Amino acid sequence: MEHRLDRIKKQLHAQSYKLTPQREAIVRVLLEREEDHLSAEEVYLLVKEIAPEIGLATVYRTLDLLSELKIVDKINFGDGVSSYDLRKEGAKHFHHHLVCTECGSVEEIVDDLLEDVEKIVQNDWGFQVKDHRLTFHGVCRVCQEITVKAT
Amino acid sequence: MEHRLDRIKKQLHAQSYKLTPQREAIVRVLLEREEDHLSAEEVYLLVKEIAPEIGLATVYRTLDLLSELKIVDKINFGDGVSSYDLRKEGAKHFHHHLVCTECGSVEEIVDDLLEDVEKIVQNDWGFQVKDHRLTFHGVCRVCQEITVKAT
DNA sequence: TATTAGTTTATAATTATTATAAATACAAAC
DNA sequence: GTTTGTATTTATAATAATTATAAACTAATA
Repeated sequence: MEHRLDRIKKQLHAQSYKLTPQREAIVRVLLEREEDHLSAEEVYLLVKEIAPEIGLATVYRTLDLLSELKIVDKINFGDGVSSYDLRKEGAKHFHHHLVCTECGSVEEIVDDLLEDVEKIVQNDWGFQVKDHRLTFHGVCRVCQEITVKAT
Repeated sequence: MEHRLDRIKKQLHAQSYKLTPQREAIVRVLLEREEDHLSAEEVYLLVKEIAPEIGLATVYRTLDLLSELKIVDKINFGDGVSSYDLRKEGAKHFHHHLVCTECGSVEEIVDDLLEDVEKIVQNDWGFQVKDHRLTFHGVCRVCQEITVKAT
Protein backbone atom coordinates (compact mmCIF):
# COMPACT_ATOMS: atom_id res chain seq x y z
CA MET A 1 0.00 0.00 0.00
CA GLU A 2 2.80 2.40 0.87
CA HIS A 3 4.37 1.67 -2.45
CA ARG A 4 1.26 2.62 -4.38
CA LEU A 5 0.76 5.71 -2.27
CA ASP A 6 4.27 6.64 -3.14
CA ARG A 7 3.66 6.21 -6.83
CA ILE A 8 0.56 8.37 -6.64
CA LYS A 9 2.56 10.98 -4.78
CA LYS A 10 5.05 11.00 -7.62
CA GLN A 11 2.28 11.30 -10.19
CA LEU A 12 0.95 14.33 -8.36
CA HIS A 13 4.38 15.88 -8.08
CA ALA A 14 5.01 15.31 -11.77
CA GLN A 15 2.13 17.71 -12.44
CA SER A 16 3.26 19.95 -9.58
CA TYR A 17 0.48 19.06 -7.24
CA LYS A 18 1.17 18.26 -3.63
CA LEU A 19 0.09 15.26 -1.64
CA THR A 20 -1.50 17.17 1.21
CA PRO A 21 -2.62 15.32 4.34
CA GLN A 22 -6.22 15.49 3.11
CA ARG A 23 -5.34 14.11 -0.29
CA GLU A 24 -3.29 11.38 1.34
CA ALA A 25 -6.22 10.44 3.57
CA ILE A 26 -8.51 10.22 0.55
CA VAL A 27 -6.08 8.09 -1.41
CA ARG A 28 -5.67 5.79 1.58
CA VAL A 29 -9.40 5.27 1.74
CA LEU A 30 -9.49 4.48 -1.96
CA LEU A 31 -6.64 2.01 -1.60
CA GLU A 32 -8.30 0.31 1.35
CA ARG A 33 -11.59 -0.03 -0.45
CA GLU A 34 -10.14 -0.73 -3.83
CA GLU A 35 -12.69 -3.32 -4.84
CA ASP A 36 -15.59 -0.98 -4.12
CA HIS A 37 -17.13 1.77 -6.14
CA LEU A 38 -17.48 4.60 -3.70
CA SER A 39 -19.54 7.71 -4.12
CA ALA A 40 -18.12 11.06 -3.09
CA GLU A 41 -20.35 10.95 -0.05
CA GLU A 42 -19.10 7.51 0.94
CA VAL A 43 -15.50 8.57 0.52
CA TYR A 44 -16.25 11.59 2.66
CA LEU A 45 -17.67 9.51 5.48
CA LEU A 46 -14.78 7.07 5.41
CA VAL A 47 -12.17 9.81 5.26
CA LYS A 48 -13.75 11.57 8.21
CA GLU A 49 -12.80 8.58 10.32
CA ILE A 50 -9.10 9.16 9.78
CA ALA A 51 -9.20 12.89 9.17
CA PRO A 52 -12.31 14.29 10.84
CA GLU A 53 -11.73 17.89 9.92
CA ILE A 54 -12.00 17.30 6.19
CA GLY A 55 -14.67 19.08 4.15
CA LEU A 56 -16.91 17.54 1.54
CA ALA A 57 -15.81 20.03 -1.09
CA THR A 58 -12.23 18.91 -0.62
CA VAL A 59 -13.28 15.35 -1.28
CA TYR A 60 -14.96 16.41 -4.50
CA ARG A 61 -11.99 18.50 -5.56
CA THR A 62 -9.51 15.77 -4.80
CA LEU A 63 -11.52 13.10 -6.59
CA ASP A 64 -11.77 15.38 -9.61
CA LEU A 65 -8.06 15.95 -9.53
CA LEU A 66 -7.28 12.26 -9.26
CA SER A 67 -9.72 11.64 -12.04
CA GLU A 68 -7.99 14.12 -14.33
CA LEU A 69 -4.67 12.45 -13.65
CA LYS A 70 -6.30 9.12 -14.51
CA ILE A 71 -5.52 7.76 -11.07
CA VAL A 72 -9.18 7.18 -10.39
CA ASP A 73 -12.02 6.65 -12.82
CA LYS A 74 -15.28 8.47 -12.39
CA ILE A 75 -18.30 6.57 -13.52
CA ASN A 76 -22.00 6.98 -13.41
CA PHE A 77 -24.14 3.89 -13.28
CA GLY A 78 -27.27 5.83 -14.04
CA ASP A 79 -28.55 6.54 -10.56
CA GLY A 80 -27.41 10.14 -10.59
CA VAL A 81 -24.46 9.55 -8.30
CA SER A 82 -20.90 9.43 -9.53
CA SER A 83 -18.73 6.61 -8.32
CA TYR A 84 -14.99 6.75 -8.05
CA ASP A 85 -12.75 3.85 -8.56
CA LEU A 86 -8.98 3.42 -8.42
CA ARG A 87 -7.47 2.50 -11.73
CA LYS A 88 -5.34 -0.60 -11.49
CA GLU A 89 -1.68 0.12 -11.51
CA GLY A 90 -0.39 0.37 -15.04
CA ALA A 91 -3.83 -0.15 -16.59
CA LYS A 92 -4.25 1.76 -19.81
CA HIS A 93 -8.00 1.50 -19.74
CA PHE A 94 -10.97 1.87 -17.61
CA HIS A 95 -12.03 -1.56 -16.45
CA HIS A 96 -15.42 -3.02 -17.24
CA HIS A 97 -18.37 -3.55 -14.95
CA LEU A 98 -21.11 -6.08 -14.53
CA VAL A 99 -24.11 -4.49 -12.87
CA CYS A 100 -26.74 -6.88 -11.56
CA THR A 101 -30.24 -5.57 -12.07
CA GLU A 102 -31.55 -7.87 -9.34
CA CYS A 103 -29.31 -7.15 -6.39
CA GLY A 104 -27.44 -4.07 -7.59
CA SER A 105 -24.03 -5.63 -7.10
CA VAL A 106 -21.17 -4.39 -9.22
CA GLU A 107 -18.47 -6.76 -10.33
CA GLU A 108 -15.31 -5.76 -12.13
CA ILE A 109 -13.63 -7.21 -15.14
CA VAL A 110 -10.03 -6.20 -15.35
CA ASP A 111 -9.23 -7.92 -18.62
CA ASP A 112 -9.40 -5.77 -21.67
CA LEU A 113 -12.06 -7.38 -23.81
CA LEU A 114 -12.28 -4.62 -26.34
CA GLU A 115 -9.03 -4.71 -28.27
CA ASP A 116 -10.67 -6.12 -31.37
CA VAL A 117 -13.66 -3.84 -31.11
CA GLU A 118 -11.42 -0.81 -30.79
CA LYS A 119 -9.62 -1.77 -33.96
CA ILE A 120 -12.95 -1.89 -35.78
CA VAL A 121 -13.93 1.50 -34.46
CA GLN A 122 -10.59 2.99 -35.47
CA ASN A 123 -10.66 1.54 -38.95
CA ASP A 124 -14.32 1.74 -39.88
CA TRP A 125 -15.26 5.00 -38.20
CA GLY A 126 -11.94 6.81 -38.22
CA PHE A 127 -12.35 7.45 -34.51
CA GLN A 128 -9.17 7.57 -32.48
CA VAL A 129 -10.01 5.73 -29.28
CA LYS A 130 -8.42 7.02 -26.08
CA ASP A 131 -10.50 5.20 -23.52
CA HIS A 132 -13.76 3.39 -23.14
CA ARG A 133 -16.45 2.55 -20.67
CA LEU A 134 -18.29 -0.70 -20.88
CA THR A 135 -21.00 -1.81 -18.53
CA PHE A 136 -23.11 -4.90 -18.80
CA HIS A 137 -26.52 -5.02 -17.21
CA GLY A 138 -27.93 -8.38 -16.36
CA VAL A 139 -28.22 -11.01 -13.69
CA CYS A 140 -25.22 -12.05 -11.66
CA ARG A 141 -24.34 -15.62 -10.84
CA VAL A 142 -25.73 -15.45 -7.32
CA CYS A 143 -29.10 -14.07 -8.37
CA GLN A 144 -29.40 -16.64 -11.13
CA GLU A 145 -29.02 -19.41 -8.57
CA ILE A 146 -31.61 -17.84 -6.32
CA THR A 147 -34.04 -17.65 -9.22
CA VAL A 148 -33.44 -21.27 -10.10
CA LYS A 149 -34.04 -22.40 -6.53
CA ALA A 150 -37.20 -20.32 -6.26
CA THR A 151 -38.82 -22.05 -9.20
CA MET B 1 -43.26 8.47 -38.42
CA GLU B 2 -46.92 7.77 -37.84
CA HIS B 3 -46.16 4.10 -38.08
CA ARG B 4 -43.60 4.25 -35.33
CA LEU B 5 -45.82 6.41 -33.19
CA ASP B 6 -48.46 3.79 -33.62
CA ARG B 7 -46.14 1.03 -32.56
CA ILE B 8 -45.17 2.96 -29.46
CA LYS B 9 -48.81 3.51 -28.70
CA LYS B 10 -49.35 -0.22 -28.84
CA GLN B 11 -46.37 -0.83 -26.58
CA LEU B 12 -47.88 1.53 -24.04
CA HIS B 13 -51.28 -0.07 -24.30
CA ALA B 14 -49.73 -3.49 -23.86
CA GLN B 15 -48.67 -2.39 -20.38
CA SER B 16 -51.97 -0.55 -19.89
CA TYR B 17 -50.55 2.91 -20.20
CA LYS B 18 -52.26 5.50 -22.35
CA LEU B 19 -50.77 7.65 -25.04
CA THR B 20 -51.93 10.96 -23.65
CA PRO B 21 -51.53 14.13 -25.73
CA GLN B 22 -48.50 15.10 -23.64
CA ARG B 23 -46.88 11.72 -24.10
CA GLU B 24 -47.59 11.85 -27.79
CA ALA B 25 -45.99 15.28 -28.07
CA ILE B 26 -42.88 14.03 -26.30
CA VAL B 27 -42.61 10.97 -28.50
CA ARG B 28 -43.01 13.16 -31.58
CA VAL B 29 -40.12 15.33 -30.48
CA LEU B 30 -37.98 12.26 -29.91
CA LEU B 31 -38.85 10.91 -33.34
CA GLU B 32 -38.06 14.21 -35.03
CA ARG B 33 -34.72 14.50 -33.32
CA GLU B 34 -33.88 10.87 -33.44
CA GLU B 35 -30.21 11.33 -34.22
CA ASP B 36 -29.69 13.62 -31.21
CA HIS B 37 -29.16 12.88 -27.56
CA LEU B 38 -31.52 15.21 -25.82
CA SER B 39 -31.53 16.11 -22.17
CA ALA B 40 -34.82 16.30 -20.29
CA GLU B 41 -34.52 20.07 -20.39
CA GLU B 42 -34.03 20.09 -24.16
CA VAL B 43 -36.98 17.79 -24.68
CA TYR B 44 -39.01 20.08 -22.48
CA LEU B 45 -38.15 23.16 -24.53
CA LEU B 46 -38.88 21.41 -27.81
CA VAL B 47 -42.14 19.95 -26.58
CA LYS B 48 -43.27 23.34 -25.36
CA GLU B 49 -43.30 24.49 -28.99
CA ILE B 50 -45.99 22.01 -29.92
CA ALA B 51 -47.67 21.67 -26.52
CA PRO B 52 -46.96 24.86 -24.53
CA GLU B 53 -48.90 23.87 -21.46
CA ILE B 54 -46.73 20.90 -20.62
CA GLY B 55 -44.86 20.73 -17.33
CA LEU B 56 -41.25 19.72 -16.84
CA ALA B 57 -42.19 17.04 -14.34
CA THR B 58 -44.37 15.40 -16.97
CA VAL B 59 -41.41 15.30 -19.32
CA TYR B 60 -39.34 13.59 -16.67
CA ARG B 61 -42.09 11.14 -15.83
CA THR B 62 -42.75 10.31 -19.44
CA LEU B 63 -39.08 9.83 -20.26
CA ASP B 64 -38.76 7.55 -17.27
CA LEU B 65 -41.75 5.58 -18.40
CA LEU B 66 -40.45 5.25 -21.95
CA SER B 67 -37.13 4.26 -20.54
CA GLU B 68 -38.67 1.51 -18.46
CA LEU B 69 -40.44 0.17 -21.52
CA LYS B 70 -37.11 0.23 -23.35
CA ILE B 71 -38.48 2.61 -25.94
CA VAL B 72 -35.84 5.17 -25.06
CA ASP B 73 -32.45 4.70 -23.50
CA LYS B 74 -31.30 6.90 -20.69
CA ILE B 75 -27.61 7.55 -20.62
CA ASN B 76 -25.20 9.71 -18.73
CA PHE B 77 -22.05 10.83 -20.45
CA GLY B 78 -20.51 11.96 -17.21
CA ASP B 79 -21.53 15.59 -17.14
CA GLY B 80 -24.28 15.06 -14.62
CA VAL B 81 -27.10 15.38 -17.14
CA SER B 82 -29.06 12.41 -18.38
CA SER B 83 -29.63 12.12 -22.10
CA TYR B 84 -32.53 10.30 -23.67
CA ASP B 85 -32.34 8.54 -26.93
CA LEU B 86 -34.87 6.55 -28.95
CA ARG B 87 -33.98 2.93 -29.34
CA LYS B 88 -33.94 1.85 -32.95
CA GLU B 89 -36.96 -0.15 -33.89
CA GLY B 90 -36.43 -3.79 -33.13
CA ALA B 91 -33.00 -3.22 -31.60
CA LYS B 92 -32.28 -5.61 -28.77
CA HIS B 93 -29.48 -3.52 -27.40
CA PHE B 94 -28.49 -0.10 -26.49
CA HIS B 95 -26.42 1.32 -29.29
CA HIS B 96 -22.85 2.44 -28.77
CA HIS B 97 -21.47 5.96 -28.65
CA LEU B 98 -18.31 7.68 -29.72
CA VAL B 99 -17.77 10.77 -27.60
CA CYS B 100 -15.16 13.20 -28.88
CA THR B 101 -13.13 14.72 -26.07
CA GLU B 102 -12.14 17.65 -28.30
CA CYS B 103 -15.46 18.93 -29.61
CA GLY B 104 -17.94 17.02 -27.46
CA SER B 105 -19.76 15.52 -30.43
CA VAL B 106 -21.54 12.24 -29.95
CA GLU B 107 -21.70 9.76 -32.79
CA GLU B 108 -23.70 6.58 -32.76
CA ILE B 109 -22.80 3.07 -33.74
CA VAL B 110 -25.83 0.98 -34.39
CA ASP B 111 -24.03 -2.27 -35.15
CA ASP B 112 -23.72 -4.65 -32.29
CA LEU B 113 -20.00 -5.06 -31.79
CA LEU B 114 -20.23 -6.98 -28.58
CA GLU B 115 -21.67 -10.35 -29.46
CA ASP B 116 -18.36 -12.12 -28.94
CA VAL B 117 -17.56 -10.21 -25.80
CA GLU B 118 -20.97 -11.02 -24.35
CA LYS B 119 -20.35 -14.69 -24.92
CA ILE B 120 -17.10 -14.43 -22.99
CA VAL B 121 -18.82 -12.66 -20.13
CA GLN B 122 -21.59 -15.25 -20.03
CA ASN B 123 -19.22 -18.20 -20.10
CA ASP B 124 -16.30 -16.99 -18.02
CA TRP B 125 -18.12 -14.95 -15.42
CA GLY B 126 -21.48 -16.69 -15.38
CA PHE B 127 -23.17 -13.34 -15.83
CA GLN B 128 -26.40 -13.36 -17.77
CA VAL B 129 -26.21 -10.28 -19.97
CA LYS B 130 -29.43 -8.41 -20.60
CA ASP B 131 -28.07 -5.20 -22.03
CA HIS B 132 -24.92 -3.18 -22.24
CA ARG B 133 -23.61 0.32 -22.55
CA LEU B 134 -20.44 1.01 -24.41
CA THR B 135 -18.95 4.42 -24.91
CA PHE B 136 -15.63 5.23 -26.48
CA HIS B 137 -13.83 8.40 -25.59
CA GLY B 138 -11.38 9.76 -28.08
CA VAL B 139 -10.90 12.07 -31.01
CA CYS B 140 -13.40 12.11 -33.85
CA ARG B 141 -12.47 12.19 -37.51
CA VAL B 142 -13.12 15.91 -37.86
CA CYS B 143 -10.99 16.89 -34.89
CA GLN B 144 -8.18 14.64 -36.04
CA GLU B 145 -8.07 16.50 -39.33
CA ILE B 146 -8.04 19.85 -37.59
CA THR B 147 -5.13 18.73 -35.44
CA VAL B 148 -3.21 17.55 -38.48
CA LYS B 149 -3.76 20.83 -40.30
CA ALA B 150 -2.71 22.83 -37.27
CA THR B 151 0.71 21.23 -37.11
C1' DT C 1 -74.61 11.15 -13.25
C1' DA C 2 -71.33 9.75 -9.93
C1' DT C 3 -67.21 7.34 -9.27
C1' DT C 4 -62.81 5.76 -9.93
C1' DA C 5 -58.14 5.36 -11.52
C1' DG C 6 -54.74 7.43 -14.03
C1' DT C 7 -52.51 11.60 -15.44
C1' DT C 8 -50.95 16.30 -15.39
C1' DT C 9 -49.80 20.79 -13.51
C1' DA C 10 -47.56 23.84 -10.46
C1' DT C 11 -44.83 24.17 -6.86
C1' DA C 12 -41.95 22.77 -3.18
C1' DA C 13 -38.38 19.86 -1.70
C1' DT C 14 -34.40 17.16 -2.22
C1' DT C 15 -29.95 15.76 -3.70
C1' DA C 16 -25.52 15.98 -5.82
C1' DT C 17 -22.29 19.05 -7.08
C1' DT C 18 -19.83 23.48 -7.69
C1' DA C 19 -18.54 28.25 -6.57
C1' DT C 20 -16.95 31.62 -3.33
C1' DA C 21 -14.57 33.99 0.20
C1' DA C 22 -11.96 33.82 4.15
C1' DA C 23 -8.54 31.20 6.66
C1' DT C 24 -4.47 28.34 6.58
C1' DA C 25 -0.14 26.12 5.29
C1' DC C 26 4.07 26.13 3.36
C1' DA C 27 7.95 26.93 0.30
C1' DA C 28 10.91 30.50 -1.71
C1' DA C 29 12.94 35.04 -1.47
C1' DC C 30 14.70 38.45 1.07
C1' DG D 1 13.73 34.41 10.68
C1' DT D 2 10.39 37.12 8.72
C1' DT D 3 7.86 38.22 4.68
C1' DT D 4 5.59 37.20 0.52
C1' DG D 5 3.09 34.61 -2.74
C1' DT D 6 0.74 30.65 -4.15
C1' DA D 7 -1.80 26.51 -3.43
C1' DT D 8 -5.03 24.43 -0.61
C1' DT D 9 -8.69 23.88 2.58
C1' DT D 10 -12.81 24.99 5.17
C1' DA D 11 -17.37 26.43 5.70
C1' DT D 12 -21.05 28.05 3.59
C1' DA D 13 -23.88 29.52 -0.08
C1' DA D 14 -25.47 28.75 -4.62
C1' DT D 15 -26.78 26.05 -8.52
C1' DA D 16 -28.70 22.55 -11.32
C1' DA D 17 -31.01 18.31 -12.08
C1' DT D 18 -34.37 15.60 -10.49
C1' DT D 19 -38.22 13.96 -7.59
C1' DA D 20 -42.19 14.37 -4.44
C1' DT D 21 -46.60 16.29 -3.35
C1' DA D 22 -51.15 17.97 -3.54
C1' DA D 23 -54.72 19.73 -6.15
C1' DA D 24 -56.97 19.77 -10.58
C1' DC D 25 -58.31 17.47 -14.64
C1' DT D 26 -59.73 13.63 -17.88
C1' DA D 27 -61.78 9.79 -19.58
C1' DA D 28 -63.72 5.46 -18.96
C1' DT D 29 -67.11 2.81 -16.33
C1' DA D 30 -70.83 1.49 -13.24
